[in-house]
Amino acid sequence: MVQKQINLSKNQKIIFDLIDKSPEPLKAYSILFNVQKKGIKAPLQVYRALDKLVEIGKIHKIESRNAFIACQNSSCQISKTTAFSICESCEKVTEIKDNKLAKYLTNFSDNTGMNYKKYNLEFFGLCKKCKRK
Amino acid sequence: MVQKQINLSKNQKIIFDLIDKSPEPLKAYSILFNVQKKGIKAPLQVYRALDKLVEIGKIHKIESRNAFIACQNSSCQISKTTAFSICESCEKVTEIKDNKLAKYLTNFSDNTGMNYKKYNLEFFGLCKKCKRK
DNA sequence: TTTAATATTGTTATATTATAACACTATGTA
DNA sequence: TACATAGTGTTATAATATAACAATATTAAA
Repeated sequence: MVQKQINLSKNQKIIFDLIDKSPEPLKAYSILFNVQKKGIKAPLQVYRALDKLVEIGKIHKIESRNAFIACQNSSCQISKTTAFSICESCEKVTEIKDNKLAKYLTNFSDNTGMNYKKYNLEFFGLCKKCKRK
Repeated sequence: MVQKQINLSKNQKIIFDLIDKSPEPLKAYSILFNVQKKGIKAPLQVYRALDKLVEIGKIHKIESRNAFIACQNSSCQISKTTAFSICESCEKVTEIKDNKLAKYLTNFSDNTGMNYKKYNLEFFGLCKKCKRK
């Protein structure tokens, strides 16, 4: 499979690196705070980079949390089908990579016979650690 | 199955009725605008009613749109498992009621063996009308 | 390699979405 | 009644996100 090589711009790289290193999803203004020393001063600079990174599949937005996480699947591919596990106690978020699930959802057709190339699934529960408590 | 009868409060009823009559998801501030003539003047009054209505399952939040839609499934039950079809062109949103899908997702267990009683799934595509154009 | 198109940046201002904190009132239940 | 719980009204403010404009950098085509 041929993959288009994507060169990140300066701001995109700074912001991607930060998100990629983070063990937890990051919010836009927390990103802004963290990159100010690198010269990124305004929210729009952050949001523009985030938009692009989402578009090319390097990061995903966790919609229920308004936060961003690096793609755990195959970081260079555009991914329009996403699934996450979210712990409602510690807020840990993990991307779910499950071919069967992906296949099921990609092949799903609703009662109008329509199917979908794009979806976002967010599972909620307690992670192992939090369950023990 | 015994269902707890839930009496909506004044504000909750006003806001639920508005959402229930709407053919499309409504945003909080659009709701606020629409109920000001009924005496609801502040965002917080709207958000509190929305929170409660979501909690008791009368409405759902479409996370990717920050908008609210009346439950189409069984309007009195608490529903923690939701699936929607969203048209990326006209923004029409439909709740998906599909027992097989619900069963599949409720029974889904990830690679850590964890499963989930709660999820939100948003499918994206073009509705029939928009596909024709 | 110049040109033209496209993408990215920087900046200020502002729009949109959501919650904190406090005082008070209504409702349901023991 | 009286007590707990839920809901209301209000002001202020926090958090999330985009509009609009001018300038610069990068890419791809002529």
